[in-house]
Amino acid sequence: MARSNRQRTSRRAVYETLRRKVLTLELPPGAALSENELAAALGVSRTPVRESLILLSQEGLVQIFPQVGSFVSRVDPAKVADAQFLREAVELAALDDLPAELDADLVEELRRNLAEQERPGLDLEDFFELDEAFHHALLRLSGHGSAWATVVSAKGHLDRARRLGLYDTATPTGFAAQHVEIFEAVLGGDAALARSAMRTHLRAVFDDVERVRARSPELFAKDTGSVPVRRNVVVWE
Amino acid sequence: MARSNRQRTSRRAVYETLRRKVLTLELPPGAALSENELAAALGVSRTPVRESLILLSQEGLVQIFPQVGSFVSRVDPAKVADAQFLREAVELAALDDLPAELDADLVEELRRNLAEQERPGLDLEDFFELDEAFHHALLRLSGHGSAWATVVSAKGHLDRARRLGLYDTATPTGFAAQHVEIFEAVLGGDAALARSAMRTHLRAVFDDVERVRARSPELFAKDTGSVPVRRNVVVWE
DNA sequence: CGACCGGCACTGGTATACAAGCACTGGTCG
DNA sequence: CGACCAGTGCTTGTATACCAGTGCCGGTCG
Repeated sequence: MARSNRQRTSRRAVYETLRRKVLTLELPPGAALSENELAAALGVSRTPVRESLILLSQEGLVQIFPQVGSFVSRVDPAKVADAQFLREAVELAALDDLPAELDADLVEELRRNLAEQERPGLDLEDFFELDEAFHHALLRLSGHGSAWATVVSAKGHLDRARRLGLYDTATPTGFAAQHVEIFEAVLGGDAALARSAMRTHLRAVFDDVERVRARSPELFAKDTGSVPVRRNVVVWE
Repeated sequence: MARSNRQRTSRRAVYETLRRKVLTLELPPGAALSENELAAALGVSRTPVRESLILLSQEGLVQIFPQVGSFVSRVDPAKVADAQFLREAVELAALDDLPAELDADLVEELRRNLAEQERPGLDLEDFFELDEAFHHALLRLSGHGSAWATVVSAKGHLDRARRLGLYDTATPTGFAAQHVEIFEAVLGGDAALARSAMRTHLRAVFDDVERVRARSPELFAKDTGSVPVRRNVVVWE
C-alpha cells in the first residue's frame, strides 16, 4: 500500500545534481546556465533541465531572465542575512521547546556525530554533512524536525556563503567545539545557556561571511536588479 | 537599465491563479488536478500548467503521483503545526529586533491597517489581506521584511487551515483586537508584552484549526502516504 | 460464483518542434 | 566619425507528439 515516495525521475536527478553543484560552488555565482548545454551535458532533454532551473529559481539559487538566460545567482548579503535571521529564529525557538525527557536515540546520534566532527583530517565536505545532520537532529529533538526542510530551502544562500567562509578559514574545528558546547548545555537542561551558545555559534558563522565578502567581492551581488551579461565566447575546438 | 521584473509569462499567470484557487478552497483539498483539463480550461498548453503544478508541489499545496495524477493536498496537521512553529519563531524573533526608533511611515501604515480591520461589514477575503499586510509590516518594522517571503511559502497549509477556521467561526473581530494589542505594545516599546500578545494571538489562530478538524475531518490527511483515488466520472454533455 | 487476466483509457514524464524576444555585429547612411 | 538599423545567432517560452506506468473494467476460465 505504501507508495515509493522516492521517484527515480530524471527531473529529480537533474535537480539534485544542479543544486549540489551550485552549493558546492562547482557552478560559481554568476555562471551562465544554458538549458541546451545542460541538457546535452546531462544526457537528457531540455524539459527536466528547465523544470529543475525553475525550482532552483524559486529557491533563489538561480535567476532566470526571460529570453536572455539563466544564471547562478550571486550571493546577496541581504538574503544571507535573512536566511541567518530565519535560521536563528527557528533553532533558538526549538531550544525553548525541548521536552523534559530527551529522546535517547537522538542523543546517541548527536554524540556520535560530535565524535565524528573531532576526527582529525576531516574533509570539509564531510564536515558540512555532519554539521547539517547535527542541526537537524537538534531540531528533531524538540519535535520540530520537519520544519528543517523549510530552513534548508531558505538557507541556500547562507550555505554558499558558509562554504566560502570555511574554504577560507579552513579551520572548522572552532565550530565543532561550539557544537559540543551547545550539546552539553542541552543535555544539562540549561535552556538559557544552550540558547546563548547557539546564538554565538550562528553569529560566528555569519561573521565569516562578511570576512569573505571583503576578500572576494565579485561573488556578491551589488544591485539586486542585476545585470544580465551574455557571454559571447566562441570556442574553437 | 532596470529590467521589468514582472514578467507577463503565462506560467506566472497560471501559477497565481491555481495558488489562489487552492488557498481560497475554491479547489478543495483532495481535488484532482488533471494537467490536460487545466490546460484546456485555462486556454494554454500543458507546459505552463505542468510547471505551475511542480512549483505548487514544492510548496506542499499539491501532491503529484507520477503516472497516477495530481491532487490538491489535504491539510496535514503535522505540516500545519510546522508552519505555525516556524511562523511563531520568526515573528517573535522579529519583535526582539525592533529598533529604538520605529519607522514613522510603517507605523502610520499599521495604524491605517488596524483602522480598516475594525470597519463593520468587512469581507473575510479583505480581512485576510489586511491580516497578511499587518504581519508583513510588523516584520518590516524590525528590518527583516524580506524573510516574509519564506514564511509565506511555508505557511500555505496554515493559511488554508486558518481560512477554514475563519469561515467556521465567522468572527475575525477577536483577531483584530489582538492585533491592536500587539501594535500598542510595540509602540510602547514593551517587547515582553508584545511577545506574549503575539504568542497568544498566533496560538489562538492555531487552536481554530483543531476546532475545524473535529468538524470537517475529510479535509485533513490521515496517512501521509495518502491514497490516490482516480475519479471515474463520465460526463454526458 | 469468484479469481484471474488482458485490453483500455487516462495519467504524468520526456523529447522535440516552433515561436518570440533580446543583444551583439557589421554594415550603411547622415 | 557617429547614429542608426536590419541581420543573425543565441536565449527562454510555449505547444505538441510520443512514451511508460497504473488503475479500472469486463470477459473468461476454473
